Amino acid sequence: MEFNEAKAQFIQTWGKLGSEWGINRTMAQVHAILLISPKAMSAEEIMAELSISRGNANMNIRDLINWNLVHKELVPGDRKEYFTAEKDIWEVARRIIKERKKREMEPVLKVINQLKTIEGDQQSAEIKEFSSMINQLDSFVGKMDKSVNLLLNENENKLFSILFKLMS
Amino acid sequence: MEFNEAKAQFIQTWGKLGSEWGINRTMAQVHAILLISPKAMSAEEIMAELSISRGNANMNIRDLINWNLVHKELVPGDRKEYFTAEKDIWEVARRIIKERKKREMEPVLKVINQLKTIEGDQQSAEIKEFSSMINQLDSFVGKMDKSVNLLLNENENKLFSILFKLMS
DNA sequence: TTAAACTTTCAGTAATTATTGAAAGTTTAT
DNA sequence: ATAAACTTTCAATAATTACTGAAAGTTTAA
Repeated sequence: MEFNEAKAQFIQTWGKLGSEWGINRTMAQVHAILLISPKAMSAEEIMAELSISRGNANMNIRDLINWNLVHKELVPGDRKEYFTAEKDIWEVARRIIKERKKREMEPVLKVINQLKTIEGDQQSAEIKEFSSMINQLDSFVGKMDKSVNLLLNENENKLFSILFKLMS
Repeated sequence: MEFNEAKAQFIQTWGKLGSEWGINRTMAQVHAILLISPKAMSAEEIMAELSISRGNANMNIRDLINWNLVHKELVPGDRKEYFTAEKDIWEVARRIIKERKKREMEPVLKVINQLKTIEGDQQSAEIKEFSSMINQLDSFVGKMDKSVNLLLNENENKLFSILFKLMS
């Protein structure tokens, strides 16, 4: 396969995967471009590469920076801003997991905790079923939370060596 | 908190979480209702509970069945179809992971494999960076794939006992 | 068969989400 | 201070995604 075709397919695939996981397709595509770029890129270059407007480029780059996946790079003697992506894919995964945990898991944990005590006839079938599900979720999400913390604190090899033990 | 308020908040939260992860909000809400219902529900009951149309209810219930999270239940002497959700939350998680792996991880693996060999000057900075990223991804996704297979084949306790070892 | 009871489909519409582009804002060099 | 070079914002618009409801399809009982 020719390089330009491969590049286009990579950007396409990364964008599709992002949108399937609730991430703006363009943001994922900007990320893809930066992941495979050997040098820092300016907003202009990103706009040209994806045929998107300045505003769109600016917002998605800002979002990527907020996700801690991309950072600004200053070139001495040049007023433009340049952008580079974290290239270590394990580190990329950790940062995405960390961010989603903070944005989505923690609010859910909070709600579940509020729902653990409800008023009313504790013998009614509805309340019994509801409480049972909330308790299951509380336990499950708590365990997940701990597991994710481990993932975030350990390195790749340690984790996979443990998972390898699980196989045997 | 009163039961009806708690129930509304649970449905709301589950729906929001779903939409943040690329799942139709209504589908997640239908799932939430069934998760906490002590009995199988008819399409009518679901429609009423969420104030949605018959068509919408039908499509989202069908999707939940395709995700293997909900199944039909027949009541003798009644022509209506009733629906129940899998109630074991660990099993729910396994089915969601299994489905997303099939729908999203496997296609990505296929593309990555195609992109491993590209034509052109292998010494150019662009091609070197691209190949390096593809190789990293290939290795990473391969490991994830194996790990997920383990998760799907082991039970909850085994998994968490292993993760617990990781903590020490 | 027939028709009542139910489920599914899908064209039209509504709601949501993403994008544009020009104006406003900021920074830097002189 | 000024203006050139750049970045950010956001109202208007476009694109995408979800929903409705009525018509078509299916199943069952008599």
